[in-house]
Amino acid sequence: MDHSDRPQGKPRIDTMEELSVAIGVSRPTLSRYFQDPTSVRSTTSEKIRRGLEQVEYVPNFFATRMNRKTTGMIGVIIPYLNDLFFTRLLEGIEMAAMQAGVTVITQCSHSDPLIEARAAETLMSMSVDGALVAPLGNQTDFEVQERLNARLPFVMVDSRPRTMPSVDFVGSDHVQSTGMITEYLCRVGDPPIFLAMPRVNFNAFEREKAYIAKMEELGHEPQIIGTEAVDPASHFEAHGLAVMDRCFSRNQFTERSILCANDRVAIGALHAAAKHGLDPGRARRGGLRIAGHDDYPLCPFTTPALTTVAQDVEAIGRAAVARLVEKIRAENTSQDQVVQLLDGVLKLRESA
Amino acid sequence: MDHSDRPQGKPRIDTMEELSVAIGVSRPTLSRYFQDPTSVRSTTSEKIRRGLEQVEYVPNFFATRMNRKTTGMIGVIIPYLNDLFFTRLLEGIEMAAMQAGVTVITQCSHSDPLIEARAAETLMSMSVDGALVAPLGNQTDFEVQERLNARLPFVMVDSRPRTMPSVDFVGSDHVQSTGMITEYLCRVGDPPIFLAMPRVNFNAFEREKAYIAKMEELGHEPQIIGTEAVDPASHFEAHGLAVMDRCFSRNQFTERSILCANDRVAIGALHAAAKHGLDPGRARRGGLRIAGHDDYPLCPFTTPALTTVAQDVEAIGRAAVARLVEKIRAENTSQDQVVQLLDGVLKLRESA
DNA sequence: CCTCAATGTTTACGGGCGTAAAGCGAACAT
DNA sequence: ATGTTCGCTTTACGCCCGTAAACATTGAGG
Repeated sequence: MDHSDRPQGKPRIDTMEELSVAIGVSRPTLSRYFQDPTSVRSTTSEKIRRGLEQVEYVPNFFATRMNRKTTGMIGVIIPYLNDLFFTRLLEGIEMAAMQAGVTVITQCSHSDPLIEARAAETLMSMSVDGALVAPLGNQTDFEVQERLNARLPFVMVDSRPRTMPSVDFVGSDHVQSTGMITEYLCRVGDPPIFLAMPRVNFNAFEREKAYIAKMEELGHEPQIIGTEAVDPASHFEAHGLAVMDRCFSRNQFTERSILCANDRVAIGALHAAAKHGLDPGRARRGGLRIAGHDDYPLCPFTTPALTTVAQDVEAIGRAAVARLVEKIRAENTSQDQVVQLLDGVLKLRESA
Repeated sequence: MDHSDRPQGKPRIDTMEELSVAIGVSRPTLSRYFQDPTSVRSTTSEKIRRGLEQVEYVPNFFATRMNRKTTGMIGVIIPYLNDLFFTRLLEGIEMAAMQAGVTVITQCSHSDPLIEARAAETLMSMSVDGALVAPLGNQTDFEVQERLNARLPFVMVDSRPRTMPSVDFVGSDHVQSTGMITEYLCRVGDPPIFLAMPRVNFNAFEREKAYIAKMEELGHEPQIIGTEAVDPASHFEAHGLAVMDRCFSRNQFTERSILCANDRVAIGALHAAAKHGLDPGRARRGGLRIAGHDDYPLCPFTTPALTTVAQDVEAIGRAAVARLVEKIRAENTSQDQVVQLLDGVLKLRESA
């Protein structure tokens, strides 16, 4: 339980200076070894390697990065953690970053603009080489994001604010993805109504717009429900449940197709259906059908399994990291804005 | 798109030296102001505050922390992100840390012992003031964790390795929680069989043991299935689905109580039941019942809603941070080992 | 044997800031 | 007026390491 050096452990060495006398090479040589072991002669490199095995030394991260132009870190800001979409995004980012050899510093906004702003400050003070930001949505403090963008290589992810139209962006092509599932639903059955999510971010609007556009293109009347939150504090699932519970109670929409703005809303809708003894499914023409968007990891396991359109979240993460690293490498050769919109893929399961 | 200073923005100042001439106070005074604004006279403090509004300056985190004893950061290592249990834990930790005024550096192992070990190294090199570790499980490299524990204030969370029995720990009391739901199931219907999860961590064993103990205490024969993974690469839900699908196909256990090692496994089991036309529920005496463990956020929305036992994850996070901060403050006044096991709460819903 | 690289060592500086010590001015009481 | 206190400035050093320059050493090739 004590933090002093234990007798049985290797001797702890705190600075490179001490390490250099312990191993018997000069400190500058050690410094070069740590940055690139092949930059010293192989015999020396071997000597250092053996020496390191005899002691416990870990270089001081802060001191090493202070004199370098680059810190080898990128910052990531995500709006919340309790959503498997963002955790998958984060996984994609971390994996890609690891391969690119950069360290990720993650900051979570916890749905709070102030925390988000503070996170941006933290990233700047840590002199990260670049930043990846999935913004909160309407609540985001865009001044702060603009400062980040002006100060260092910057890429927005997932949700694109209309107030920053010229920023680099990687996300889903909602016109394609929402359009595709809308078309599918129209083709196989009733033209769907759209169960919106609370308008917390810009994707909410994008998907609504994409739904309306596709419906009009196909000559159907769009119909949107659930734009205002029943309980603003509630989560997506609770929102879907509350809205559909109210509808089903009035015997509304019990034989319609319902396209949900995302899978979490759809999971709530599924529960509402079950509660009212309804059994949504694509097998049954003319009956209730429920579809989602995102391919939330739990979709295959809901009852019935949820038909949805998959975003390739990990590809989004990879693309975002790739673009960011490119900007970092390019220093000031800032080429034009890059916007990458990835296509979705239809996942036909049981619910629609 | 360019990272040079924009004309419309505030003038960017990079060092405290420049800042001191811009504002008109000495650098040491600024330094003291940043550490504690009340440590300078109020008129000076006001002058600095006004000055800071005119420029864009963000202190260099690395330089700031380099010759302080404390960095004000704690490190957190979690095994994976794609599990809402851990994201809730992380939220609890981050919230508590924020209140305590410390910055959290999160590292994710991504189910890989090597990444976990590297994460520990990273934390040490960043000289965090303390570390909170939720270990991978059997695969964890305990030598590394022991070094962390020896080097700085250290608390294990969620899953306690038997190879480190003397370490501080905060987690759930599985004897209590699993015992409680076992007892409930016995009281209201059939003595349950236990659907285990792949033995990835120590909680898997703990819950199995707790189940067996309670069953024997009540004079029932314990029965455990699913200890070996059908497909080792599959997730919990897929595991639960695969195991129960096989059972139900053979008409096994279709009228039994099934206690699942965690909710994600239970969600898979629910899906298997639905697939076989079974309708688990507590209302129906003698029929199939399925219960879980953890109170995964989606439990209220499954079909049927999942009966489970809630871990107070956020309380675990808070307690862990509290203990860690206490250890950090106490420096070397290392008192005895502290083990905190929090009670679970029964969540009766529809499935059992 | 000498020459020339290649690789090490020594020495020195600097990064941005914490921090201590000494000195200086202004505000008070005496 | 003098002394005292407070709060600031000036000056200086150090944190740990990156990095450059000058010099010393080694081994290979002629």
